[in-house]
Amino acid sequence: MKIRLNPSCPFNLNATLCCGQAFRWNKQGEWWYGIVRENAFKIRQIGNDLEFENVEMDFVKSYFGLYDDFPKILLQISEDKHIKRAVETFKGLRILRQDPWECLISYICATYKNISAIKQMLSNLCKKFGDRIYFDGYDSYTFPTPERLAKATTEELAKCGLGYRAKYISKTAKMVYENRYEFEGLRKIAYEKAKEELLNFPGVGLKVADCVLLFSLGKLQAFPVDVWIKRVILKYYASYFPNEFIRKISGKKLLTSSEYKKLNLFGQRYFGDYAGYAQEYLYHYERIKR
DNA sequence: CAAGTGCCTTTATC
DNA sequence: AGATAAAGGCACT
Repeated sequence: MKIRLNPSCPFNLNATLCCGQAFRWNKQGEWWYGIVRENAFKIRQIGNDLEFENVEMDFVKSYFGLYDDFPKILLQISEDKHIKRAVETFKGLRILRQDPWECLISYICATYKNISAIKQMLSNLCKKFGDRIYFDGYDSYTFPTPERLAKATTEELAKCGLGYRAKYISKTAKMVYENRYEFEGLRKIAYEKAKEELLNFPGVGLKVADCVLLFSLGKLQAFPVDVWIKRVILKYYASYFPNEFIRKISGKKLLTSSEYKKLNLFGQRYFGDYAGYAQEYLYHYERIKR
């Protein structure tokens, strides 16, 4: 199947899958292979044509953020030359709508890790606890269900390279499994409320909650602040904060929760309702240009 | 090549 | 409130 993209509403598949928001996509030749819930499929972009196999058109549009009003989003976030430069470089990068369960576990794993290590951990986890699916000449694995992870021992989880995160994954999986937790409910409630609820899961702090809200629940105002975004703010946006505050967070590696909230709120106020989009462009640009 | 640093942080403790 | 330490292990320099 094929979607003919409207040139006035750009989409960039490579940037979308390379920017570090999702960790389980593999490129083979010009096709990207992915698996979402129980479904393995492939997709490629040739100019303005988006081709895919083994997946519904509506799912593709939803998963890749093609229902977002992209021109409006770009207009709203383009506040200055820094963000404009990032947008120009990766124009068409979209915020995905990942599966919330997979996204939650992925970002608990992602704390204090680099992207290649995160990919490795999640690949191990899926190989060990997911189901193998053969599609188009390749084996891929489903993301383990809450039940599978809830029933795994912490030691088994740790063997996947999760380290001290294993106990958080185990506890969170048990909470989700035992309460038959439904993430869909979070879509309907406001950003702040949904964030509060996510913070109840072990291993989920402000940053992880923001990532899950942005990358799986469509809360596009979420503005996750990690070390890269902190660097971006120190470099380009320091003038929007008191000198004393900038000096303080420059001197140390970790942000306290109140410091996180200040940077987070700045992002949301400065970039507006689609701050999450701005975050991902700035994040990707800052990482790539090194 | 060894050793050090950094990694899309959270939690526990004081 | 805010500072500090601890918690895998791997990739990169």
